Amino acid sequence: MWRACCNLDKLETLTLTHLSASNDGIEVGVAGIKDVAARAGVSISTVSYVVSGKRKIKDETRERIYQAALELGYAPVVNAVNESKHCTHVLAVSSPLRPYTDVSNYAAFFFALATAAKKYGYDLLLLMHEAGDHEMQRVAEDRIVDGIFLLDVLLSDSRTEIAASLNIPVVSIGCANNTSAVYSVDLDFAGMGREAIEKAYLLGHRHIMLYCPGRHAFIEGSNFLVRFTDAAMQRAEELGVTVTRKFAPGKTIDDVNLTIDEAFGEDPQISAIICEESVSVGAIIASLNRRGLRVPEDISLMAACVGGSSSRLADELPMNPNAVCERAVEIMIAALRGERHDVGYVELLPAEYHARGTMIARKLPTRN
Amino acid sequence: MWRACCNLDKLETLTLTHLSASNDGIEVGVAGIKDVAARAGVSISTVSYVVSGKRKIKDETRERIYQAALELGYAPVVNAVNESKHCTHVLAVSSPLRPYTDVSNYAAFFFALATAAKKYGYDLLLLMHEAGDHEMQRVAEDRIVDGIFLLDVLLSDSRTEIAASLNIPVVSIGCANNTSAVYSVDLDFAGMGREAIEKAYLLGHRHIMLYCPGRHAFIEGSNFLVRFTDAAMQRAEELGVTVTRKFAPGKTIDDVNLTIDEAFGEDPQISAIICEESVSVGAIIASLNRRGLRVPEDISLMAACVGGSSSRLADELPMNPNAVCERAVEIMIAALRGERHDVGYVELLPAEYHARGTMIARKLPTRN
DNA sequence: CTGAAAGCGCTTACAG
DNA sequence: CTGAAAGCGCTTACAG
Repeated sequence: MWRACCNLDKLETLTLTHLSASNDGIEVGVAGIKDVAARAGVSISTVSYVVSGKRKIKDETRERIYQAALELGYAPVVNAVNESKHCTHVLAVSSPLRPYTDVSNYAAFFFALATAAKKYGYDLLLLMHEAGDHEMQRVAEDRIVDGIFLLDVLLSDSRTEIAASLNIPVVSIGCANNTSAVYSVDLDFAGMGREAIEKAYLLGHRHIMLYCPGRHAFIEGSNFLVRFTDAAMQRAEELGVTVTRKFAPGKTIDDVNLTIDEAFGEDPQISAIICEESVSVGAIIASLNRRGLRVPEDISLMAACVGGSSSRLADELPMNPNAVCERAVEIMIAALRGERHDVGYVELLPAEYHARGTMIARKLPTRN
Repeated sequence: MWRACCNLDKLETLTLTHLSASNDGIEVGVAGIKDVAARAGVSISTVSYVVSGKRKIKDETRERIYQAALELGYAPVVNAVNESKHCTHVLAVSSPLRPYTDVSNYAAFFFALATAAKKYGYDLLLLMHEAGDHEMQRVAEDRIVDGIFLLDVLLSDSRTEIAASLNIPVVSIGCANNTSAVYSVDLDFAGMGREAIEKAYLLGHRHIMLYCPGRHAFIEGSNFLVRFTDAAMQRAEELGVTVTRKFAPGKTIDDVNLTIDEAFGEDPQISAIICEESVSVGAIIASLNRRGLRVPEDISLMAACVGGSSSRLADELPMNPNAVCERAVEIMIAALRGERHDVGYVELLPAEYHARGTMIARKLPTRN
């Protein structure tokens, strides 16, 4: 099948007007240096020098010869053109495997990227590195891919440093502290954190639990959780809201019960829970039921930073991989086409709130 | 960087013993047809015919000429050898996007495949096709990949038919009805279905609910759910166990409540639930609690066919993507190396039961 | 089954 | 800045 990267359609349809007249009959369809020379009105030696570049030929003559060569489909010139335009039509996705990585979250990004890239005729190469940046350098040096996307970007991420030394564009899905050598696209997680708190505040909630997944994600600086949480905490302080932040030790029903119990032990007045995760939402509801608390009548519940697999059990501030990935691909394509050279550009997309009826106005205390 | 697929190390280190004696001095390092002819002790025309293949040359002579050509590093022959051995070191993963596809389940397979493939120096190319088999043909014809893995294989899957016409090996992760043109690796889902029922039976359960995800998965014939369910139903019948099978209309808490209510409406004696899914397990526990039923004291619970993201809330019969993908990669590599030619081979891996204390002996009725 | 030799495409010092 | 012509690598009917 004809690949779009080699746009020599013009040559394909042209007919050969000058044919080489070898003495063993009429040769059809293969243009030689003789044909090019005749069409350009020069000697074969001049054509030879143009093709090899071993002697400087006057601009005008050279152009005429190239013109004739391309029109006749003279192989050496056509091949040279193809070589220079050669692209793999493959884009890499750098997906680190960290100890705490929830791979199920990656899937939505893979599919969103793949779907968007396909519109432009690009395939996706999966690049996993437990270790580091060696893989990025390898695929760039070996010209296996035309560009690289970064997933699960840390605040301090060595991949954004490495990008500077690569000869292909890198688009970071997520914001590192150093954005100078990459294009960055991300959701506005800080805005999301503020929005979550404000939403609860406007519904009358003044005691909120922040349910966070395992602590390691924060320690290693997985960028979006840190941004969301920091902004949420700060906004809560500004509004005078009491926040109880808890890191769940795990995802079993016991882990969830323990975490919920601890939070209510510290602040019995909690009336809303913001969970920075999706899978534990069902268990949180079960855990609250066990304490005799219903959602949303007694406790309002919201899931933020929800990745690919939405539980659909609560109001959500989802990651929206589709929007982010579409923009990432658009930026990548523009960079590959040479339409933009503003490396260091950062784009933050606004979050969308998905209501499912689990965030309601705080019930006023009936007694006491 | 030097890629392992081109093993011409031998040629690199050889020195040129015969050099072309052109009259403009001594040419070093470039072997011509003349040199090969001299070394092989034949005329240049014979060498020419061997290289072009336009005339049949006696086996012995031909071998001698090839030998000489390789020793001298004669470009046309060396290049031909390279071409024939050329491999991309990339393997495709065909991941269909069906309406009911839970992409989060794919992730574990992607990572397991990528990790296993990397051990052999292979990268993974993501291939999504809403439509069909065009993508497989494209990457095979364009020689973008060396082999293809199939994910989410249906009982009647056109991709297993297409495989017959491709010039690269195809390893199916999941069993289609037609396995003749591919290598197949899968968990033994039928065995898993029987095991699930037997486990419950041996614990005294005689009324079991089978909680199935959306009906469309079954209608379209997603292979593992059908195999699991059919085998489970049959084993239940053999053992005289009453099974209430329910298809959940969705994954919200309301969907789960509705499904559970329907099942208990049909058979109030249900004492164990086997859920063919992971994400709804938390909601099922919550739903049972709402009915005043506790897990496992009142109702035993097991999750089977659990994909990448285990909820860890119940006993599980997981998919074990790692084991399946490792075998798939091993088979692929062996096929690529020409070490096996038994296309049509099917390998079923036994399931492993993960106990978490939610399957216990049936409580004897206290009254009535 | 193979070689001697004519011929072609292309390169390149030489000439202007 | 370019051409005529010698020469090289390779191919291929022709001959045996």
